[in-house]
Amino acid sequence: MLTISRLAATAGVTVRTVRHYHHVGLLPEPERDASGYRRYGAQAAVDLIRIRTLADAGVPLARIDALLHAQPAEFAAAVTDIDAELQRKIDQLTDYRRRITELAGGERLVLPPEVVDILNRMRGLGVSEQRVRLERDSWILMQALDPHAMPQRIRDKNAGFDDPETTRLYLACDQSVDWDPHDPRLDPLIDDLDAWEIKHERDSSQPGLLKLVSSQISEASPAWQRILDALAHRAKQRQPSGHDS
Amino acid sequence: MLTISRLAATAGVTVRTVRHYHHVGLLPEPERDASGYRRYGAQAAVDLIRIRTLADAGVPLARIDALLHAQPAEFAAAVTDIDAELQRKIDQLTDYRRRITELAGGERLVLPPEVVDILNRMRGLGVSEQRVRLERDSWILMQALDPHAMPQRIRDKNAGFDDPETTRLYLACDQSVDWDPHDPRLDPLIDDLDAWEIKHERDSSQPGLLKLVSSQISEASPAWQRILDALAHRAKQRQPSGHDS
DNA sequence: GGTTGACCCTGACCTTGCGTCAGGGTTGGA
DNA sequence: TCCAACCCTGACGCAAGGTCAGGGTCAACC
Repeated sequence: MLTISRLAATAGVTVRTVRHYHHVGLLPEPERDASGYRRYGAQAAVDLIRIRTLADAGVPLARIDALLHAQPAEFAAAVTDIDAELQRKIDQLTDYRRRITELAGGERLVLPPEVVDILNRMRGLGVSEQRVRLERDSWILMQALDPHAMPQRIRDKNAGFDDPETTRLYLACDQSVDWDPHDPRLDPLIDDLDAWEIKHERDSSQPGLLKLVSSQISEASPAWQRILDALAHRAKQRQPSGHDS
Repeated sequence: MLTISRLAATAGVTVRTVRHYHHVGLLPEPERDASGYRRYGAQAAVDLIRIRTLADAGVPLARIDALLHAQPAEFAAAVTDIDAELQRKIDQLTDYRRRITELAGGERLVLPPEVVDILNRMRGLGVSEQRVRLERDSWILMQALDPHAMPQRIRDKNAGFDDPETTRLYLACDQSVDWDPHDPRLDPLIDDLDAWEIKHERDSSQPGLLKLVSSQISEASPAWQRILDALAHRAKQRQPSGHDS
């Protein structure tokens, strides 16, 4: 007859595991010898290895208990289930492997590929990494707050980069990030941006969102703060009848 | 800015999970608004998705914390590690799948294939399933108690089944399992077995183990109990000089 | 016959990664 | 004004064992 540690070794588990199975009623308690030690027969080894085979496959102990007392037909059905579940897990792990290798480049995980393309386009135009990160963050917030509007925004943004004047202004803004708010170079830039806004004023689509993104931007740079303030002031002067909500 | 539930939805986790990550210090606590609600920026979404990417791949949260603050070089090394670990898990799951499908036939999991062959050879000879199970149990106990001796035993057993007389006796014993201990057919069988033992007495290799297996057998059948007693008695009569240990 | 080291026993708390109340406050739309 | 749908903290629960603590046994060796 077997001691508990020999039984455990036979099945490749710890002694504690065997006792745990007794505790939860999965493996019946065997006879004890004169000094209270558990003594196991061969059937216990068979049972234990069957239990481990199922447990290793991820079947919860509670379900194993039921399975071992099931009819062959149900058992076979359950085994088919378990097998399918294993295959699903394998597929998932394979997917995790793919994603893990993408961890180095952060945004690929978070954003749809079209947006990643836009960010790379910006990098290609010479936009600073700091600005690209701000842009990335805006996209993330937009996606979280209004995923529905993403395709339109993607089209708009690409259209902007297809237009040389828009692109020029974009790059000029980018360069101004570290300027002093009183830098004289800001004045012509503000003029150009104001003109651009008048020209494109049709698409002031989501003022709430725009404010959100703006707050991000102004936090990052006093010069940009001044640009935004100046533009807001000029826009207000153009439409003095409006009341603010 | 994002509320906790929007952040959670963006990363595909529950609100509770986000709070848990705050609790363990994995994700920094963000600013609160006037009513004490947490308010998140885009960086939190990036961080959370990076965390989930690692966590989904099975990296413990404690290790993720260290990884996120690691240098790119160590990070890359760790990612390679994790990837290898994932591959290992995939292989293991594949193996579990194979084993699961073998659960129907019990002994294949527990015993080496040579022994399974022997058991099948017995079934082929017409040995009862009850006797096959006893034999199987003996093999399991032998393997647990003295795995070293298995190859020799396997050879011996196969040699036995290569000998027609041994095989005949084996089958005769098998048939006698349900007989009454006083059945007259037992007497010639005992004679034959005694003769066989004299002829093969060289290989009384492991008396301890033999006794163990015998106890299994005699528990199962009074007729076999009588056979064993009779054989022991005759063996003793042949060697009256021996003292019992 | 005493000591040593490897076993065995029970009982109880620790771990991971959250789920799930309980008991309350906030917000926004009808 | 009310309701649903949020948000907050705090605390206990779960699987599947790990890991002491505190003790008894067994076998071998000196």
